[in-house]
Amino acid sequence: MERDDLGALFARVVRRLMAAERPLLDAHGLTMWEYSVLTHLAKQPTETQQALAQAIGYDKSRLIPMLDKLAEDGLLVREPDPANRRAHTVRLTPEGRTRLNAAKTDVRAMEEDLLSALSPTERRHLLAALPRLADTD
Amino acid sequence: MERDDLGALFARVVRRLMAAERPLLDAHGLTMWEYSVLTHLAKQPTETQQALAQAIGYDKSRLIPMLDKLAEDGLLVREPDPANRRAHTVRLTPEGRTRLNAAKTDVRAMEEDLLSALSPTERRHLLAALPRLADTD
DNA sequence: GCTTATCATATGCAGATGCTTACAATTGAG
DNA sequence: CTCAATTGTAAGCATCTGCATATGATAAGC
Repeated sequence: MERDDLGALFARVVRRLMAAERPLLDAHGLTMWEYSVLTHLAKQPTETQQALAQAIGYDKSRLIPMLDKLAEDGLLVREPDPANRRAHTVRLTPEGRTRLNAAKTDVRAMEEDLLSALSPTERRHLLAALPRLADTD
Repeated sequence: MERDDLGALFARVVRRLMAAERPLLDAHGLTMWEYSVLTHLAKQPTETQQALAQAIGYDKSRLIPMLDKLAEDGLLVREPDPANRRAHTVRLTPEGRTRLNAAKTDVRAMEEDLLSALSPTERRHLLAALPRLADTD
């Protein structure tokens, strides 16, 4: 066995990232999933709730109470979609954006620290390769 | 936000890897965790159960019934440690090694397929970088 | 207009997970 | 010798996860 399985390697990296990230997000009063929702909304401003669940890979029925909580905290708003009265669009509030950016600053600093183990070339190649490995082509 | 968070990127890769790997392991009658145990035993032949749990990042109390099942299937044996009568050493049987190798062949083929999205240079850098990102230095 | 599909929402369930406590056998330290 | 720590094992618990089903409102196809 000349090297570890990719699955094992990637899983260890994810574990390490999550362990480092959790306390940072805690300090901003966010869970991983909440952070994931806010991040996605920052990229994709108006989005139906179902599409949001799909995009972040979260169960749509469990997303509801999470959005309830985030709305209650004033980080996002749900608005009736004028074009489709069944659907609600979800949008970040300015406070949501602020909170997200504050958390993201900390997360990015942690990531930089982790990436410092790599040479500039390796780092560049890693960041180029990851999105292609992540997406089903 | 110039790029996605590392956590999000790595998590997506892991999901994709797991989705591709699960049916392969299913075909060999193994779960991910069982595969992980067998893989570790192939590298580290004789190991105390606690050390094994620690090494693969699995809960030690939940490891017991899993080892029971793998032993029942004839893939490994638990033997009293002559040096410490509290401890049991765990060892792959020839059948365990055969089953692991069969599964690993399939897993490696799947990984090759996934890595084919990368250039040879990217691939080389990725494989060099991953272990360094995975281990707490 | 009637029927079917879609969306947000609520609820339940079976299994996984991380964590904790307990206990008997055994070891090691003082 | 005595006491604390370690090992394997069992059991419990709160939470998370994926999955399924139901329902009311609305939209879209025929």
